[in-house]
Amino acid sequence: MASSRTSWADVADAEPAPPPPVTTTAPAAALAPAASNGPARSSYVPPHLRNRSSSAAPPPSSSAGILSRPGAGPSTFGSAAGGGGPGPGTFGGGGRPRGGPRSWDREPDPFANSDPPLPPAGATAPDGTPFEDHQNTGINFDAYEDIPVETSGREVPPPVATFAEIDLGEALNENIRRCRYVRPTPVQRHAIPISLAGRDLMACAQTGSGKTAAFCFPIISGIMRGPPAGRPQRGGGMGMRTAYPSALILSPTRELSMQIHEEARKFSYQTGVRVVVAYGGAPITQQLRDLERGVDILVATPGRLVDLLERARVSLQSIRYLALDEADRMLDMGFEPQVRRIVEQMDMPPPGVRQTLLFSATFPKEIQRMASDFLENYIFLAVGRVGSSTELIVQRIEFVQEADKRSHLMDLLHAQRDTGKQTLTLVFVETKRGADSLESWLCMNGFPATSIHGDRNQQEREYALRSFKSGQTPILVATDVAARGLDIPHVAHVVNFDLPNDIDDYVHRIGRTGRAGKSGLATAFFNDNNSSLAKSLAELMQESNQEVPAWLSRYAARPSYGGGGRNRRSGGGNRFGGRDFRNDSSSFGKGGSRGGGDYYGGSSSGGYGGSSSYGGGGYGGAGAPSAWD
DNA sequence: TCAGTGA
Repeated sequence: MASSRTSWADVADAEPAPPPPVTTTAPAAALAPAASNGPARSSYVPPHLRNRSSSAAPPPSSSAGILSRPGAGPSTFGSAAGGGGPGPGTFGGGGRPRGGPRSWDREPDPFANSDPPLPPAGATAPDGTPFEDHQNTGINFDAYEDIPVETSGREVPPPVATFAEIDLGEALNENIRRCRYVRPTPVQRHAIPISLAGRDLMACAQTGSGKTAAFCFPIISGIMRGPPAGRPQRGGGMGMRTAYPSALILSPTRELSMQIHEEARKFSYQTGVRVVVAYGGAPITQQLRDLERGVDILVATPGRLVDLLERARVSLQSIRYLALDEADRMLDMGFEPQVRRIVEQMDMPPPGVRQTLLFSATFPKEIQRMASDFLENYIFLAVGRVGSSTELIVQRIEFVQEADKRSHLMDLLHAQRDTGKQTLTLVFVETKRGADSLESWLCMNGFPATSIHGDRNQQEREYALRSFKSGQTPILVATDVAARGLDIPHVAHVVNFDLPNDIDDYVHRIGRTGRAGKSGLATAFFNDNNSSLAKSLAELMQESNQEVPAWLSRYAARPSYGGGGRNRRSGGGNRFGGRDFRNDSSSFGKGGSRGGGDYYGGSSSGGYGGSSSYGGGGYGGAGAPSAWD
């Protein structure tokens, strides 16, 4: 992926991995990191980067995909594939010697993070905690134990307690070790056995609870032990240069796809499984080259994938695994037509033939109903209170009129600055214009800020994210493009400068903090414009043991004058669709035609009131410590 | 309405 000066945590994570081939061949010229092509505001050098003469910081202009597998020259893929070989496109890895180290000894080490200089000993992360505390091993796994779990569907495979119990294969186990994952998170404990059993899955788990690994591990493992490759049907071939991935992972934003790709590459290291990412806004040529060199797992955003499909550079006929991350978003109004086109109107095998895995932290019932079109005899899994947030995130709601928002934000930032701690603050706004204007206003007022939104070009977006993660620009103003999935360690404070219209978006936004078992703070500015959100907001806060201001309760009690339309989700108790819609007597989705009723009754472990079948009951302080998304 | 996703 884009070589990035990633987060501090990433640096820490990379440390123990195989002796990083630290090629610190930085010419002195590369030292002025920000000076070359990047956006102007870059003369500021964060403390931990100062006085480092040997840093190999890449020019910030480095575009996506520049990490072009150095030295992976004409590998066995290139020749096998391009050489006018047998049938149409064997790029899927047809003749690839899987697992043979032979073709892989030049695979770049995804655990090596050569660009960010290692912090000096005793360095501290922006929140002031020592580096060592930011490793995954520092997570309080015990807090996971009491998480409520609900499963429903037929013959649900039992969960596992350790990675060792699962036969993922030696290479994958080694990568898990390299990632320092000691024990599976709750969603992983349940989802991995289900997926390995070949079952379709709809999984809800809190933000940052390890969902990416939960769907990546079974996919990688399945590809490794599966048939040699997606051998396209004879005659079904699209052309010499068509790629035939075995797995497709879709996500709603480019940056999230990049992140999934980076993680999947770590998990796939030296397994022979090739992961390629494709998203818009970046030159397509590098992505095409990557595809030509062979792809088993394709991570993509919908728009670019449609482009590739139209060009016949990708065929989905060999797909064995389909995963939708942020699945509820992928199936909502904006994305649904495109996703339906990809999944239903191209050459992808139908449900029951392929395996389909849907993951999100939120899953409204109406979306569940729609999603069942993509699934067959699936298992519904809910880990933690679905759609709720961690109790580790302290939520504050303040009544602030529109006109006062800026000065109020300034107060917050000053207070934070006065603590002396260096922290990252993520500020969400409603519109792209609003993001631009707030960013420049902050900068004018002495707070180094940058912004990310859909009107910025991809280089600017990636640069902004890197600059934020590195602490160079400790304030990031963002639209909802940054609301979901992005794992940005050390975000201590999320400010909802403008509240979203949808409570689910709020859940995802505040989920950018309070990760890795650490606490986080989320402050929201509420005023009359947000009255339609009052009820769901108050309920959410109550569920997460937050203090609900009296004035907000009064708002919530008011009959919402908009007709109350948009946010009701499922009314009553479980607003967030924490239960399988198939168990809802009032829900007649497609499930009806599949048997409905007791057909699915199987092994539901009951509602949230009671204890779960695994892990014991009660919520008591059991907010899901988050480690990864 | 807004946000996101291809040129």
